[in-house]
Amino acid sequence: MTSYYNIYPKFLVSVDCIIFGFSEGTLKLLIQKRPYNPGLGMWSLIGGFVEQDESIDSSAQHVLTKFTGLHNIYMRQLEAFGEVERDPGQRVISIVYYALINMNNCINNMPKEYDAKWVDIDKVPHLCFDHNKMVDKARKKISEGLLDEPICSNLLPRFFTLSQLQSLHESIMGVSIDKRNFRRSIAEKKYVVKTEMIDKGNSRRGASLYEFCSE
Amino acid sequence: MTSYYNIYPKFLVSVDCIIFGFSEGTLKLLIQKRPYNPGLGMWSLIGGFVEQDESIDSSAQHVLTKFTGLHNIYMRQLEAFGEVERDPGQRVISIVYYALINMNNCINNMPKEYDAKWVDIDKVPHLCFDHNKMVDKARKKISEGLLDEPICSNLLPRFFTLSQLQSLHESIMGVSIDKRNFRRSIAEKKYVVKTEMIDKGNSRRGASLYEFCSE
DNA sequence: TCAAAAGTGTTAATAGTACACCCATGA
DNA sequence: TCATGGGTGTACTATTAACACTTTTGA
Repeated sequence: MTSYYNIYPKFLVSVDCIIFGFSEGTLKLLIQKRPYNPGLGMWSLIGGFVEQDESIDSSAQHVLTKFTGLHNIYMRQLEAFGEVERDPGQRVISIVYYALINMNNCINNMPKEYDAKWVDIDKVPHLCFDHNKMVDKARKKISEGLLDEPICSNLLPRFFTLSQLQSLHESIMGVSIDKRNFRRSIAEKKYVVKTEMIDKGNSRRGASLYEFCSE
Repeated sequence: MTSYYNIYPKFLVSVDCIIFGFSEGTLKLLIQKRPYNPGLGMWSLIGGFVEQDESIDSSAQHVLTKFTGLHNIYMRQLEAFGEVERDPGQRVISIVYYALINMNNCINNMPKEYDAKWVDIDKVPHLCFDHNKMVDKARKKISEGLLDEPICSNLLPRFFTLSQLQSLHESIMGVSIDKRNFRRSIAEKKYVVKTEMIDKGNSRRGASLYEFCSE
């Protein structure tokens, strides 16, 4: 009874993943040298093709795991890109996901193995096809929900200072934020809680460490 | 050089379209009796399969045109749905679009030809597969941007009263709105402008007609 | 004259923005 | 003792929310 469907064409479906990380005060993006033609050797998002036995969501997870060693990271779908000529080699419909991860938890031989690297978000090189457009849309999207949800909980170490959190917000949004206003707005969020610990690594005086509360 | 891709599987890709309309003070959804197995005869969103020579966006346009006769309607992508078993017949990846249209401009023999009909948004029957979930997500999405953009310009006739516009907003958001606050917020929007015309159809006193300004 | 929808302002609460100084400490 | 990053409060502005009566007119 499924024969009715069979008059329709089938397509390659890829997932492209926009992986954000954070270190040294700036937002980073994980990119790779493209291993296929067309565009062999160009910079691109990390990605892969969807397989028969995996959902598109889990396909995105597999891509992330392959490149970073991380499992069970919360990924969100950005959008499907389906222009006929978007991939000059062959028709490929791409479903784009994004995630924000803690770079320090990644396996560290990753970059060599897959020719991948982290780049500053404001220094992303020209990427193949429509990948730069994807990155722009994803960055815009994460800025929008930044204060409503604990989006950036994965970008920071388990315990972090408010200064770290602020520079992360600034980096994602691309603007600078008043310290007092920022701290007040964070104080209202239930998902960020102060711990008893003090971090002395970054200042003589020491800064209180916070964590994202789990719920 | 495209041979590398060919080790990967290909998929049927459908577009499902969530078409909102508005009449008699309530938001409506266009649904059809499913013409295929599995699920033959069940209610479903209007949809179709993507063809080789069309982008996913234009595929959605074609679906809309087929069912309504309308051309060049602004459609937005909601999300791609790609669970392995979402269609029990065969693996189909569905890309979901939504649009808001003026029901009165539709060709009116449409319902018979394709077994389609309009239903009140609060009385949507059980739809096949994951289609109800799609509708819920779309309704949530349109409520969010309602005051920022002239989203509902297509749902109303060219000239409309503020009462009509208000009940449309109420119907989309599923809440009731204070008349004075609503009218003030609309007065601030540049994209809604008052005309000299008065509509005497709905009240003895008559109500000013407004229109969406084009820009 | 009355029923029915159109139209109209004010006040209170809340959220957001701008802005500058003292604190604690180790070197 | 001083350089460095950590930490704090207040006044102003803009936005949102709550709330009830008068107007017009055809039947």
